[in-house]
Amino acid sequence: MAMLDPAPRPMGQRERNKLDKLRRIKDAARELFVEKGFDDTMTREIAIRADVGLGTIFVYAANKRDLLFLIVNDELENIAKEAGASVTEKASLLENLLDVSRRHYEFFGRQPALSRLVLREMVFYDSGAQAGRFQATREGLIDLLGKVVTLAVAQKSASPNDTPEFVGWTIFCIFQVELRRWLSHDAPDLREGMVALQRARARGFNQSALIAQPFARALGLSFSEDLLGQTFCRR
Amino acid sequence: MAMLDPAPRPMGQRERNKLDKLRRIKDAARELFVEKGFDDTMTREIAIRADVGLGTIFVYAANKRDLLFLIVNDELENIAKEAGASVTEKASLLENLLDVSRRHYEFFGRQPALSRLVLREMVFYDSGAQAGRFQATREGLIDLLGKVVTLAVAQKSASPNDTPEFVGWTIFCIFQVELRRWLSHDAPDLREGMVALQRARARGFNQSALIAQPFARALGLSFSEDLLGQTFCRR
DNA sequence: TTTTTTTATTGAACAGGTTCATAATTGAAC
DNA sequence: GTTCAATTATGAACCTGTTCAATAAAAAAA
Repeated sequence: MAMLDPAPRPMGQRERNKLDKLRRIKDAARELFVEKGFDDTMTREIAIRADVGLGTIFVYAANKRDLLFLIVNDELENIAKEAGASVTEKASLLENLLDVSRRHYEFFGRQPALSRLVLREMVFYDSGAQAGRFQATREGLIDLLGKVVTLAVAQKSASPNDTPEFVGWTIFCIFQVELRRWLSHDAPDLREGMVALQRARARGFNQSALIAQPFARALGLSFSEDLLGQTFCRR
Repeated sequence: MAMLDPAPRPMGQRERNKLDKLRRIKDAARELFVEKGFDDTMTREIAIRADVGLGTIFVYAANKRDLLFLIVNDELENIAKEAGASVTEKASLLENLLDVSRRHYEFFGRQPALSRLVLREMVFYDSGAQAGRFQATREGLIDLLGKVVTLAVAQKSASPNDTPEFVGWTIFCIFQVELRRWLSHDAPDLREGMVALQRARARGFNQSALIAQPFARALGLSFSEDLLGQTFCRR
């Protein structure tokens, strides 16, 4: 009789209620985690603010940690999507890497305490629905970094000595180590983080002239090349 | 009147009791953590086996996690000392690195579940007495790896493109990433771990001929050298 | 509509780490 | 020895994440 909405078909009362509850729980948890921190937020508070029973939370999240990742995954997947879309063959390797890194640094820097928790809990985090999503996003980021290298190779601005996949993985490792160092500050400064990250990359790529040179130039480092040793010296 | 023991001076009844209680608590905790795992061990059980009151445990350790590190630090410091003593200028770079790594792999591989916990909890673990000890041991290991590189440079078997300290740090990073990958298996195999670690190192050092060649030979990899790109191919 | 079945929600009860007021022990002063 | 202050030990009580048997709500069947 009446016209149907775009996708009203498989949306019974049940499903609508569930979706709404999930949204309320996630919103309440996010707000409280940010307001008071993870440890100082009680699951009971979350239940009250979300206007659900205490037990309901544990229908949607296996435990409190999973609840954290339920929220973080949403945001990380979003960042990954945006980062993926922003990578372009028109930009240089350096610009693409900076862009992808900056988006993540901005996210993690926004809530340092929560971020530290996420980075700790992700270690050996491989069971549960949220764990799967998280690891998938993580692998997506490694792939993206590999793609960035592939683009650079295509535009002849880089000529790495290993596969783009492995170089992407290496870049990710440096990213991770540097991110942790950066977040160990009380109030991480974005500019300091970006400079240190690029410097670490440059040093890591020290031996690969064609990758290192653009970094060196961008960072104002002097670059001397000889057959077996190439060294950066700060100006 | 009577002869004094070697060092009985500052050892009153108090101190003796405390030391004994601490030993009993550590022994009980170690045994139970190994027997039943960290999560399945109740602090109440530890108290009973150590024959102390429940509250006494929390006089000696700030919390259950700290109790774990109280034990782990003892063992890690021991391993670090032994590893430090075993490093010798008579051995090759490869032998020294293998020796240091193997001691740690053996330790972490003995109790994979506990080790995973330790590796997770150590992330951003920087407050508390046990945290300080742990970080100090960790830095000692990085220094030791730097020293190994320095030795190799002295015997002209390596000629890295950066300071020995930085190369040592890089070796440590690879060690850490590989250790985590290895421990994500249910039953980590020592041989597999060692081979993968050396392979990762070799690949990481791909561009540095004088370091990579000994690795390549030892691993039965073919090594082709040209001006800008050097690639390992598995046999 | 009424009944039945399936699914979702709930909070009282549980569990186990941690606190803290109290008690026991030791060393010092007399 | 007795007294007193300082240190150390203790476990009952507390706190908070998590479970689960009971209940309510929605869908399906009658």
